[in-house]
Amino acid sequence: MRLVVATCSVEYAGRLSAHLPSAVRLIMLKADGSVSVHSDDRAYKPLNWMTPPCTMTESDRTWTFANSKGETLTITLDEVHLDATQALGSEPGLRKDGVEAHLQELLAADPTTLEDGMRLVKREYPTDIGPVDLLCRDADGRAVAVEIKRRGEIDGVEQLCRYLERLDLDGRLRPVRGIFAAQLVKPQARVLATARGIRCVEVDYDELKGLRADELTLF
Amino acid sequence: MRLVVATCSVEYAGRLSAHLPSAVRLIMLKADGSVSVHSDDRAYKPLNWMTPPCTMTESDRTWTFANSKGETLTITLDEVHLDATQALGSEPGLRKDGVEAHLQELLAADPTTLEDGMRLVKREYPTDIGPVDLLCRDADGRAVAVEIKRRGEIDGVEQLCRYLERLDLDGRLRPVRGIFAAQLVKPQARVLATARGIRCVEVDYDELKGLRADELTLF
DNA sequence: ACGTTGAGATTGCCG
DNA sequence: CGGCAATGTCAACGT
Repeated sequence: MRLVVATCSVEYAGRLSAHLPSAVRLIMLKADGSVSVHSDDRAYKPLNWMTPPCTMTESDRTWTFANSKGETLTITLDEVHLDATQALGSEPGLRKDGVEAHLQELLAADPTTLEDGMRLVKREYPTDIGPVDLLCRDADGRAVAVEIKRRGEIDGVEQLCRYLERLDLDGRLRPVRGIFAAQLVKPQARVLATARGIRCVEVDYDELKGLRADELTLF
Repeated sequence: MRLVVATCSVEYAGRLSAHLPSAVRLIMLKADGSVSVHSDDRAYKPLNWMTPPCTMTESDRTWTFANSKGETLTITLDEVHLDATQALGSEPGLRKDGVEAHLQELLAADPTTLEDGMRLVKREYPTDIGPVDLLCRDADGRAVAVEIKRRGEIDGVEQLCRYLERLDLDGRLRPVRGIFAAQLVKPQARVLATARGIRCVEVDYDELKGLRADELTLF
């Protein structure tokens, strides 16, 4: 990565045209071939940029970046205040533990959020077509399979149905009903679920986090 | 702006949780109070960031950024390779000549989109109160002034009226009529324009681009 | 390759 | 202040 702080003006001509009058800015040249121009505001957003692949041509005090679509970014350097090149090496990768996993954790910790009297039997309860998010017993002791999604769409309902079909083969569980839990249940998914006798529960993630936090503070 | 290149690991806990194992990265601290962590790829996008307002607490080798929503970004510095602070001063501002300029270009290239038989006389035709976007001649050879906006609102109609007033003073052009072209003409603007004998034309930007592309492929 | 969809989206506008 | 739409949206995923 090369970091250049310079007094510069910038032109972008592409899907739109943009002009930046001369001022001191950071020019970030990454190993991936991209360039971005940052001011001291706008948080993480650059004023202008060019994504790879683009070719850089350097002539006198002007850097021009062009891509195959004919878009160009032209930086005219008036004065360079810093020019540092640093080898960063490869990025080991960003691990995102998304909302779905966290939702499962929270609902497993307190299944009564789904329904009064609900008790957890097991998280990731295995079937021969994959694990069910939660297996519970309701207030009457009947088995309930819970599928958890961040966004509840048709696919998720189908998935839950397949699990229910498998679980129903187990005499110790039968009859098993289903609950489809999501932060947001799409109308189409709700229709399908209801038609198949599956209850939909919309869970408020922030509220759930709040509840857990409250409970934790009690102890 | 402060630029730190360091071997570091990063944790983000907020709307989602994310973890970055130790590696060499750029940490950009802006004067606006924001922080962003960049790898040598992903073009202009940071791996993690925190937008202002957020408070930074520094303890030993750990920087923690927190905002009022309880989101936190934690950076643990293992080794610092570069630490440069640069005063950038204020950003004079980005000028975007977006869709409006492009619309003008496209309509100038083919004024028949506005009206059958229309021919371009000049783009940015000067008057003593500013340039008219397009000056044309219609099928009957009469002068037509065109004002182009992305969103057609009352101001734009007023602007066009002022131009018409000036142009009508020119014996070689008189009488000049007006066309108000926009991607979207607001009802109030349409009422005013119609009342003043100005025709409104809504132009489909994508269609226009498509047409031009089609025409270009013919040659 | 192309279309669809989500994003820690952000940003500006309108009601 | 809250909802809606545009963004040089970008990026991931499925067909």
